[in-house]
Amino acid sequence: MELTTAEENYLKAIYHLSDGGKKSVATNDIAAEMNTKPASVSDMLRKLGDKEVIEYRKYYGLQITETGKRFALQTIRKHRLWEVFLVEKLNFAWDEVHEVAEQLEHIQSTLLIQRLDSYLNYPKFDPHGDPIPDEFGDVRARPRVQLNEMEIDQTGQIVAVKDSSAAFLRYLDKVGAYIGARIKVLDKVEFDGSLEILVDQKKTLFMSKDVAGNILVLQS
Amino acid sequence: MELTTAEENYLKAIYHLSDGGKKSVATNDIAAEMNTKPASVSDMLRKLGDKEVIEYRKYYGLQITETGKRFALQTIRKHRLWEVFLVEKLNFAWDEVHEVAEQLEHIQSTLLIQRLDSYLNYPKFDPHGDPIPDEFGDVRARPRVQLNEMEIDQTGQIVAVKDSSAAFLRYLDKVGAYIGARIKVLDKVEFDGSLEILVDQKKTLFMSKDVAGNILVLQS
DNA sequence: ATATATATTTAGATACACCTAAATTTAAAA
DNA sequence: TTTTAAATTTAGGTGTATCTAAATATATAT
Ligand SMILES: [Mn+2]
Ligand SMILES: [Mn+2]
Ligand SMILES: [Mn+2]
Ligand SMILES: [Mn+2]
Repeated sequence: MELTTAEENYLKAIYHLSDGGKKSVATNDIAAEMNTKPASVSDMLRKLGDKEVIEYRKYYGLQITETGKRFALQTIRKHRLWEVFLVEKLNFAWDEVHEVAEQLEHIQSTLLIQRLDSYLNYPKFDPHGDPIPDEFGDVRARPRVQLNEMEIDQTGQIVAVKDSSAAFLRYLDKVGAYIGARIKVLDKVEFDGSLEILVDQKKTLFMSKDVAGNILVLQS
Repeated sequence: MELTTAEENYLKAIYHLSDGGKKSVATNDIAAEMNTKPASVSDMLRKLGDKEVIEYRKYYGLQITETGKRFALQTIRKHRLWEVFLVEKLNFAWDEVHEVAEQLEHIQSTLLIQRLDSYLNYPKFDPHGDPIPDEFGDVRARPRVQLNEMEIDQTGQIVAVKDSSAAFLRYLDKVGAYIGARIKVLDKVEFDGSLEILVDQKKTLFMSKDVAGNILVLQS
């Protein structure tokens, strides 16, 4: 069975909103995520239901099916592999890749993806630290915590960002936070939850709770 | 102004059929080239006329405009750059690239094409020997003749193929003809126009007039 | 438990890209 | 110069993906 570009995009959004199929998803949330109207989402849900990639009960959200998960993971795999390609080979900055990958992920050719994967040396994570599913849809997830939830004196390594918007990524570039950086929580302000962080044992950095909430850390 | 994927494909076909804008093009020929019906072509011609990428007079063919040429050459540039990428970097065979490039050529990102061009070291020709227009749409055309039109004892170098179908390219692979090969016409059969060719001073090769007509040679 | 608010779906349109069948126009032949 | 044939366009229709406005169902509050 073949999915259209629009169907692939919806399914990917549903996969993310449902936390990998764990939660049920609401029409309005999909509309918000996809920048469309709820009426358009209803239409699409019926179609996705007919194709059995979701289980759809009118008025009561939906669940992504196993088939649906496979399709979603396939698209996510392609998206992230292309992001690696753009950064590693074409010198894109990590805040410039998303839009283009959003298009490239829909190119249909299994050979292309196999070759791309091999050419990139089978990367396990994309430029934002997100894991790349293998060709069978298996994802090796790392245990990661939001930086704002860490306690004073705890240490770890930045492994991913939750928000991949250009604005956020450029902010991180500016202050010198990057994937792979070793960090330590020096202080936490009770009042607003903002933090003081030591980066790579040399640089201190202040950030709001909001920013810290979008930085994911592998604790050590 | 933006063109849709379908519009880009039509415009590219029109550019090729019109020999780069020199000849006027017929509806039926476009339909044949695009594997659609003449009625669908008429629809599209009206749209392309409205967008002023062609000059369309009902019942009397059409001419591609200067704007149209620029768009067509841009798509052709992208197609050929991607073909180079697939062959040079992802080890595709030259008969495997067309379908994928047909999709990749529609990805919209000027940065992507600039970077790809630079990454590939500004190639001047694609894997089939066709010239790659530069970012301004300028094409450096080489003077080339069809192999079947060469005379006995004339020499040259294979620089391109006219037919890029997988069947033809695999046939060339099998007999050992390739872009860059130095050739000499050893004999021509009056009766059917078939030829005997010396390849790289060591291998002789018999081919029909039909095959030779699809091989383009830079004479020396 | 009834009324109100919110979420969701349906109805009815539009734009795109295609199709078949019928009408029309131009080109070719008698 | 009619007639016939071929090329082309128009009419009417389908499927996809969107929209706004209206209807309906579920959830929340009084
Ligand atoms: Mn996408
Ligand atoms: Mn990413
Ligand atoms: Mn194409
Ligand atoms: Mn080519």
